[in-house]
Amino acid sequence: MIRDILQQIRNEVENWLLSQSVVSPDVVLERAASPEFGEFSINSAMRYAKKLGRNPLEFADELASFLQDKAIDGLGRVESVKPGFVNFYLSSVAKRQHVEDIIEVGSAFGSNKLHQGEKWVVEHTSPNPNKAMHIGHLRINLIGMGIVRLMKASGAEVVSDGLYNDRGISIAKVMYGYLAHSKKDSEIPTDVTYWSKHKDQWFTPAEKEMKPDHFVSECYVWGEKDFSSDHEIEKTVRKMVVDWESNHEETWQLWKLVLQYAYEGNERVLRRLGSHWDKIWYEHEHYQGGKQYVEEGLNKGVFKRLEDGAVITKLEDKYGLTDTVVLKNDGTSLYLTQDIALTDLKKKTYGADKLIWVVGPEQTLHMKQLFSVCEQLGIGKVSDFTHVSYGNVGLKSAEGRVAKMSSRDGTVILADNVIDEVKGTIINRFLKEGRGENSSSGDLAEKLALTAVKFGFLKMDKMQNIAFDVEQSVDVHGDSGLYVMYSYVRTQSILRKAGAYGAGQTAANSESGAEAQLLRSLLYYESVVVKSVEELSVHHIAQYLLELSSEFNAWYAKETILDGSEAQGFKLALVEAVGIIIQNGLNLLGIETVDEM
RNA sequence: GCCCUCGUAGUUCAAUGGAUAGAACAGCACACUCCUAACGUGCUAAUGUAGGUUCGAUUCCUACCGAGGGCACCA
Repeated sequence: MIRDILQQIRNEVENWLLSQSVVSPDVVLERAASPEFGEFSINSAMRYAKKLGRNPLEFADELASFLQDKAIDGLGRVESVKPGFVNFYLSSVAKRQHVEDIIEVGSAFGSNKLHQGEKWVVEHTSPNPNKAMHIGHLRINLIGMGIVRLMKASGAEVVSDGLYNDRGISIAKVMYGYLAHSKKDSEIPTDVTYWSKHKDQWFTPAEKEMKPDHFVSECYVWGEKDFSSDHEIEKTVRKMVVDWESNHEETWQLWKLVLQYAYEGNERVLRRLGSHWDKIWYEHEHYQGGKQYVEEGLNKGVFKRLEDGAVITKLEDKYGLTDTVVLKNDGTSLYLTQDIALTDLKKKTYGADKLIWVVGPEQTLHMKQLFSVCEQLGIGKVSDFTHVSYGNVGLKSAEGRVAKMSSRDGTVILADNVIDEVKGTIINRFLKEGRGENSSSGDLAEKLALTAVKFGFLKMDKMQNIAFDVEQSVDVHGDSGLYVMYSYVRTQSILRKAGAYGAGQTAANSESGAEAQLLRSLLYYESVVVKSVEELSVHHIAQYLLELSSEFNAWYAKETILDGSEAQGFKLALVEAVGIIIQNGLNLLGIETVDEM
């Protein structure tokens, strides 16, 4: 296996560096910049020559001949070159063997053991139950699920969890908006008690032919508007929160109803995306639990009570963060207070080694504070906790500026709608090609739309702010998931046509040309996955798949694969290997392959 | 004021401190009797500014400019 050959090279280089009295050498074996520099290269000579007072190129020469003499199986040529790189060329036997390895390992190819035996809890998405999921939530969800899949692919046991902030003023606004604006007759009183006895006098989402989460969003917008424009209504809404806290029966009924709509809607979108939570936390179940941790902190002496009754913690000296309040002066808890309770709950429930939060950049400070406080309380170490942040999703306007989405201006783009639009263009294409509209083409269009949308978000670095362009999102050409999928479909189509084949002995053009390029690209998939795991970002995989597809298509254009020649067997094996890697890569992105399109 | 993230072709995005900064879209020029043209080939075009560290900087450091976010009782 390529992996083993590389590991052997690393070991030998390390030994050699040690023998040259380099202290704890760090051997970086990287992909060579271009085929003229071989397949892999090492920069150790340049890194360490100066410290030893050596000439880098001579140092590299010695390293190269040392390795050449080791005659590592599978390693063809080793050469040292200009500034001091040592370049490696694998033997053609090894490269051909790699194709067969890929086929043999199949769907498991690319997975590794980097986090074998570890237990991770990954919290992500956590949509507000007062709003339908928009493209910002979509991005978090895709990033979060990407991390879940990466960790699983590297051997960890992963719990994917989400949190519903299901109490407080925003939910009360939804409740009020519903009561005041979803009644079938405007004469009906806006009153919880009346509602509880005459529920059928209010519209359901189905009666208004709305998706339930969109319905809830609408109620929220109404509630928010009334709340901020009318003091009486503001009081009523605030009272709803108080009533809810004192377990007022009718208020709870209303609360449950609007949340049920919200959850139904959100979960429909998540199902559509193929996303999944193993565990959902509901704020109302643990929000009061935080106070006991505050007591504990006071007893331990890590928290301090101020004169007005608020409790603070000092984070400046030890953590370099701004000090913060952990309990309000009226004795009620803050978001931070609840998060402490939830973090401990997560650690205890799952015995988690590591916890990840995929949460927006605006919460960076809050997250750091939470981690520090948890350490102060002995819940866990700061190093056990990771906040995965990401860039915002803005909208690109016609003038080329990037604007924030705003529900007030009606510029929020919902996740559902984007997928539907892309699906629409795909269906139009089917119709134009005379493929007709039936259930199987609808199903295919759905899968392809998801491919395009998911890939579009996942191909970028997660920290990059996105300027979302509606027109471009619908464009299914170029650097897109559909390009990759099309390449996959080509591989399957060829294999179908070929039927059973034997790989044969001939490797036709493995030293130069398009076939060599393709063969070379196949060598890097495993290390791309490793890099993705290390950086918790699947975008490297997406970028790699674009490159692999491009090389496959270039080869395909030049070469007739089913030419009946001696080389056909190996070419088919190559096609199969490319198909396997595309499929495995897309699966890590959460994209299901199709066999025809 | 302080802290964090970001700044790459006209546009949208790539590039573990490495070799000639890669794609795609748009534009221009090709290519279709052949395994799916949702494809392929070629051309034009970019590292915000000024310093520093380094054999070597888009990447690290400093200052400035620009965009976004945050800074104790909001979530």
